[in-house]
Amino acid sequence: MPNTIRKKISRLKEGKLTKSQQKLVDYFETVDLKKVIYMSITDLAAATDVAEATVLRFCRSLGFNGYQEFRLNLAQGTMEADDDDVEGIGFIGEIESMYELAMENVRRGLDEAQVEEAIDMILSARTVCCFGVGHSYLAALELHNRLMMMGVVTFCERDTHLQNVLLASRGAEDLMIIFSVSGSSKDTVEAAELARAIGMKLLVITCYEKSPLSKYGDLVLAAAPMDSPMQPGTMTGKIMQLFTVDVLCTGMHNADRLRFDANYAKSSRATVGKLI
Amino acid sequence: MPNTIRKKISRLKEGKLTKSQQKLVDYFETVDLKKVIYMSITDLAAATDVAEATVLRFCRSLGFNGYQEFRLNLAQGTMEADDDDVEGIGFIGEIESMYELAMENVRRGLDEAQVEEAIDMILSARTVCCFGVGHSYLAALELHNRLMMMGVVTFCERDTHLQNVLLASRGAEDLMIIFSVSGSSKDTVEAAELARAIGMKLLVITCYEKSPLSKYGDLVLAAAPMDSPMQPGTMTGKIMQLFTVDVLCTGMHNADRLRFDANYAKSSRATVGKLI
DNA sequence: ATGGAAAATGGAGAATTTTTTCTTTTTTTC
DNA sequence: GAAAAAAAGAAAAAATTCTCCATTTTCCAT
Repeated sequence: MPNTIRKKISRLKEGKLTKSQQKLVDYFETVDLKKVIYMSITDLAAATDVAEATVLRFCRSLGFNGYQEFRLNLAQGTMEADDDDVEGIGFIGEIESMYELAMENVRRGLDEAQVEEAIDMILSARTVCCFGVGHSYLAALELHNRLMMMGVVTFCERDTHLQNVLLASRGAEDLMIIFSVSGSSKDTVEAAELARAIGMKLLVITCYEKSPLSKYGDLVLAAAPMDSPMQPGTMTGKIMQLFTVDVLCTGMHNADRLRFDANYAKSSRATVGKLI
Repeated sequence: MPNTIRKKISRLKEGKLTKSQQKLVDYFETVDLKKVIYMSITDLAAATDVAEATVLRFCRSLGFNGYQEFRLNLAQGTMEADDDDVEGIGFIGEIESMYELAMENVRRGLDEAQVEEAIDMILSARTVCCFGVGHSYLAALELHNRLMMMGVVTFCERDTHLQNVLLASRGAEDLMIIFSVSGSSKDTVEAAELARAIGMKLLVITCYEKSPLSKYGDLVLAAAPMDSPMQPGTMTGKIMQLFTVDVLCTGMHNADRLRFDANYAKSSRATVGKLI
């Protein structure tokens, strides 16, 4: 929570503070600012042992018109009073809030029961095959890596010929996890059909609950639909997929901490070349 | 900006709304909530043409003690009044805020001049080679895909033998982009040394400015260090890398919209199989 | 339809909070 | 150490929020 009032205060501190300004600053630094929000100017004056007028003057010296404005900006964590300090790359904030929106939609789309069911499917599978075509390969690969770190027997094959080789020896005890943002690309649907034919369990991770792919899945994890239509290959879709992977793997990890902590630790050491 | 008051209001809407409640809800839906924050209960009553007491009752029906509490929660975007509605998967919020922290650190670490310089390096390169070992392969692949969508000649090779084959015909006009969270893994450092020997330009994307890898880079994009030490293979590091990729590519896109919009459109059509 | 009970709304004024103004105290400077 | 300047406090004024009660509207049963 980047709070710009802190910045204002530290800027003020660069000059000399008067006795009562010091009292106020001290108070803000020792007390949770969230508490201050709910205090009236009278309360705050009493708590810091200065006059109400002094508190008001302090707010003004910070650049606000009055106590209310100060208090509201404290609550917002952002400044409206003056915005002469926009910093960093112009569009970076937009990307950030897009990611946040993506995550929010995943959160809205998933529910605990589904996630638990998905985790059960993974834990009870003999082997897991992570599939994703094109831009969705990223998420498939990430899931594969994460599962591998937890000691799950997992495959992630890009080459369609080798995919068939892989599937040739799969069966009812194995699980296929397919990623597809749109849930309608030809290749993924074919893979799903194949999984069905073989008798594999199928978990579909998508952003559209009503996609063609969804009807093949034994379980479908779908994010809530975004307000605006998603262009293929956008980062938003990938963040949604990766976030889902993270939720799933964190959930798995929580389900059996003892076992997975050990595996994770071993994997972490392994990535820096220490195998034993 | 996930605002929980919206949630409260929509829950209220499920029941029947009275005439003045409807007026208020309408007003909140048409007007920027940021503006409402700075209105007194008197202003709001006047704007919605209801009595002050009615506004107060509305706030109370939303679960707040009074107008101030309502207004402050509107500003905060979070609820303090009652938190009996924690919903969804227990740990999902923690993952979300971790991602947000990751993005914040990237934003703090990058500055506009660096990003522009990186974009220049990409645009002026004959070809680009995206490298990432282990968990960093994900970001390398994503950058490769994005650049490809913009029509840049790019490579992303995982196999170390083929990497050497690729590098054999690179030279001073080519650019290598290396991803490494820690910036200290043996393989990446070797790749950087090789790039240097060949005379390639080198862009390093890492999370530790002072890493061994950094000293090889013509330009180093480093996120601000996280508060807690990062375990290898964590999602945080990957999100930081992917976010950086997105910032870079969005920046490129903005730099020459006309050209990249066209390429992107073609690429999007291509991903659904329409080549012409 | 219509009377009546319950719910919703508005208005006036009381209570609280915020702001202004003026006085007193403290600090600074010569 | 005294005068000027700055800061802080006290109290009154203004504004805002809240309470209470009268009025209107809605809804249901007759």
